[in-house]
Amino acid sequence: MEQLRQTLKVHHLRTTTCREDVLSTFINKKNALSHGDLEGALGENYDRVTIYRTLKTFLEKGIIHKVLDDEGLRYALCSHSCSEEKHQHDHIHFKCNACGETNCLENQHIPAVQLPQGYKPENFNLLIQGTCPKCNN
Amino acid sequence: MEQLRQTLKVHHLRTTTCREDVLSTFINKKNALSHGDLEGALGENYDRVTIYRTLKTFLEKGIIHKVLDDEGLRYALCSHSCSEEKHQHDHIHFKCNACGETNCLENQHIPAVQLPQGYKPENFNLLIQGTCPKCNN
DNA sequence: CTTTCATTTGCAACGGTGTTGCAGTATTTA
DNA sequence: TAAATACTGCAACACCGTTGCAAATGAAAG
Ligand SMILES: [Mn+2]
Ligand SMILES: [Mn+2]
Ligand SMILES: [Zn+2]
Ligand SMILES: [Zn+2]
Repeated sequence: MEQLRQTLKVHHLRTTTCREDVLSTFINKKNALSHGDLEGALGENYDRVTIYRTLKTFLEKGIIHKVLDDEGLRYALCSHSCSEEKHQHDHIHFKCNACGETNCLENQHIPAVQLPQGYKPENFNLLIQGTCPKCNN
Repeated sequence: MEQLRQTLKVHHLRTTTCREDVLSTFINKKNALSHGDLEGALGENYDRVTIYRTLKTFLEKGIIHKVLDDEGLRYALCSHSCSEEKHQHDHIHFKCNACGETNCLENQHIPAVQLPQGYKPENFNLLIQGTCPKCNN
């Protein structure tokens, strides 16, 4: 709780209940969340637009990162300290086709790839879909 | 032109001008296209909904595949013969931050990755963002 | 060539997504 | 405690993606 405020302070953001609640939702649920998920969890308390703007701000500040999806964007916490300037990730995202959850596999790095002449890669995003350990018996 | 009809026939789809036009748009422009791109190109001639349904049908039949993006889904031709049953791709997609184009790098395969116990991967989607050869001087 | 039947299309309508402008409210700082 | 600044809620808007249904079209058969 005090931790949350600290995180906001570090990123030069004012402490507001919406930001605290969005941040703690990300921490509690550990999987990637869509705007709709957050609206479902917090929509009684905050306006739709405020949640959007909170996500946008968190993105800019390097508190969360986008997670690609074949049916709508999601977001997840940046575990390592990203900042406004440097927003770098190289871990794999896994989406379970059974339970629908998408998770960061922080320890699984995207392998290096060889690109043809002239391509300057800057950012990598690997989504693997399949069945997660919970759903795979 | 006769080629197009052949493709539709192979997939047991009736020949309609909308399907021909959507298909030839994919063939002419070689990059990945969003629904909006197609509406821009063909919207005078066909209803929005018809274009959506054409994309959906082409997806199901294995004529096109989804290309993930951080700001809206795109679609691209399946170069190898995908079918309704088997829809497999393992090539890399590259999005240029300068010109905005996204392209299939058909010859660049996604490297194998090691996943923790219990994960059963089925589908891989790697998007690399950066600068493409055209924009990189 | 015409008829028939299944498929495809256009239109209307709806709910979700993502953004902006602006007035009012809350937080910070001093 | 007051002033300056940042944040929120509301209204409004432009896309996105889907569905139901009646009309139009294409394929196949007579
Ligand atoms: Mn992640
Ligand atoms: Mn592709
Ligand atoms: Zn699962
Ligand atoms: Zn480019």
